Parts: sequence; C-alpha cells; structure tokens
Amino acid sequence: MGVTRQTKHLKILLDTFNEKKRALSVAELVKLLESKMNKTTVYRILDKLMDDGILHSFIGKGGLKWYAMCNDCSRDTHNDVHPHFQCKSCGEVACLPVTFTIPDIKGYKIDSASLLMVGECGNCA
Amino acid sequence: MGVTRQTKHLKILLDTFNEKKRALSVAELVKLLESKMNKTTVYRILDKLMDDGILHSFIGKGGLKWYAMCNDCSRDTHNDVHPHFQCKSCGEVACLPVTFTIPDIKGYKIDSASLLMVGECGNCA
DNA sequence: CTGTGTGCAAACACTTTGCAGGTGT
DNA sequence: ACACCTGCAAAGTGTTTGCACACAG
Repeated sequence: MGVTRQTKHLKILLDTFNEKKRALSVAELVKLLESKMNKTTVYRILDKLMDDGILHSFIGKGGLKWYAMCNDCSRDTHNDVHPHFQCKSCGEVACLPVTFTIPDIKGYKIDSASLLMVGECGNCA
Repeated sequence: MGVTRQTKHLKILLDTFNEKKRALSVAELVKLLESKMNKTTVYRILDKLMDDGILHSFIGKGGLKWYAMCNDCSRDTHNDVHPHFQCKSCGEVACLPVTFTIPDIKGYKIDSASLLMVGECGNCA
C-alpha cells in the first residue's frame, strides 16, 4: 500500500521533530512550516509517519492533535500507552518517562489507552 | 457568577442523560435534541452543567467531546480522573468502574488526568 | 513511465460569538 | 425589574477531499 518516498517535505518534517525534541501540535507544525509547504501536505505526511510507526499521536487538552517521535514503536507493534503531560498555563506537552500498564477490565477487550495528565510544568509553577 | 435557572431546556437535557444512562457526545446530543432546542443552547447548557459539577467531560477517540453524569463530583471537588472506554467498532463509550490513582512524577504538579481506553465492547467482540 | 506526493481551493465538521428578544425568579 | 437564557446567523478553527500538475524510483 504505497512506499514512503524520500521527498524534501518529508525530510523537513522529520528534521523539525529532531530539532525540537518534543511533542508538537498539528497547528504548531502547520504554522511553523507554512513557508515551506502547504498545510495539506503537513497533515498527509503526519498520517504517513504515524502509519510507519515513526510518530505517535494523542489528543491534548481541548481536543487538539499532537505528534511526537516514537522511541519504542514499530509499524507492527505500536505502543499507544504513552502517558503525556500538558501544562495548563503554557500549553507545553511532554512525553512522560513512566510506564503505565493497562488494567484488566472484565467485559472489555482493550487494545490501547491514552493517558493525559494536566497540571503545571516546572517553568510555570 | 450566575445562578443556574430551572428552564425547560435544562430539564430536557438532564432527562436525556437520566434516560440514556451513559456518556453522550455533543454531536449526538445536538442531533438528538435539534427539534427541541438550538445547538448553541446545547453547548451552553453542557458548559453550565459542567461548572455545576453535574456532568463531567472528556475527549473521545478522534477528539470529539463527550459528557456523562457525575456520580462523585461536586462543584468544588471535581473528580477528573474518570477512566473511560470507547469501542473502536461501534463507538460506544462507557464510564469504567475502576479507580485510577495518578502517579507522582517529579518536576510536574499534576491536577487532573484523563484516561481513555480503546478496544472492543462486549457486543462487538 | 508509473505510482506517489504536492498545492490550491473548496468543502466539512465542530464550536464560539454577537445581538435582539424571551423567560425565570 | 433584572439578570439570565435562547435562537439565529455569522464567523472561527481544525481537518479532509478532489483534481491537476510535479516528482521520485
């Protein structure tokens, strides 16, 4: 279903994640890259990188989508249990270095879980 | 900052939650009630019920907002740590009868957390 | 050459806002 | 009477789609 080609746009996006070393919202990426590529392209590349297991995504405060580099995901075994933290003051997002195990709940077959914690980061406290 | 008045629209919305006895998405509520009230009114009442601690909300799969009756919330102590489950097949949402304790993470002052599990419900499995 | 990728504009879906008029207490 | 609530239309925001053209392999 389509080989991911090595285009300059793809490279720009990957470089951005490597530089920033943090989670980025789609809105932020679109704004950041608006001089270099169309927003449609941003959405499409993010989708593809997600499929390929290079990025993972989650829904932040307010329902906006965020992406971050995967450290421990592959195309087949996508580890969705990434706890994330979002500061209610500055809005910054961090991937938490915590392992979270999905509880077993009878009556439900659980595939993945997303855990978002909201509070104040070190800078804002 | 405003007393919540006992209007017929408010009653209709509360009745809906009491009848359905489950979490409802805003989109579903708007559609369900479109003959009885304007969508703007739905949004506003949901907001108010949230403030009053009658409903709690969370972001479901895909970033859509859901509301459900609070069982253990008051206006002052809003318990945001409600684990929720959403079926990836039928989209149904359930409030899980599980208590989840927020882990302590150094460097972050965590106020609340939201935990969404995605998988298959009893009907779809 | 062929299948992907890209830009642009338009369409979509969800949510918020402003304002005039209606309603609860 | 006054503060609060409602409907309507318009605008705002984030995301997706269709299509013609460009590019990588």
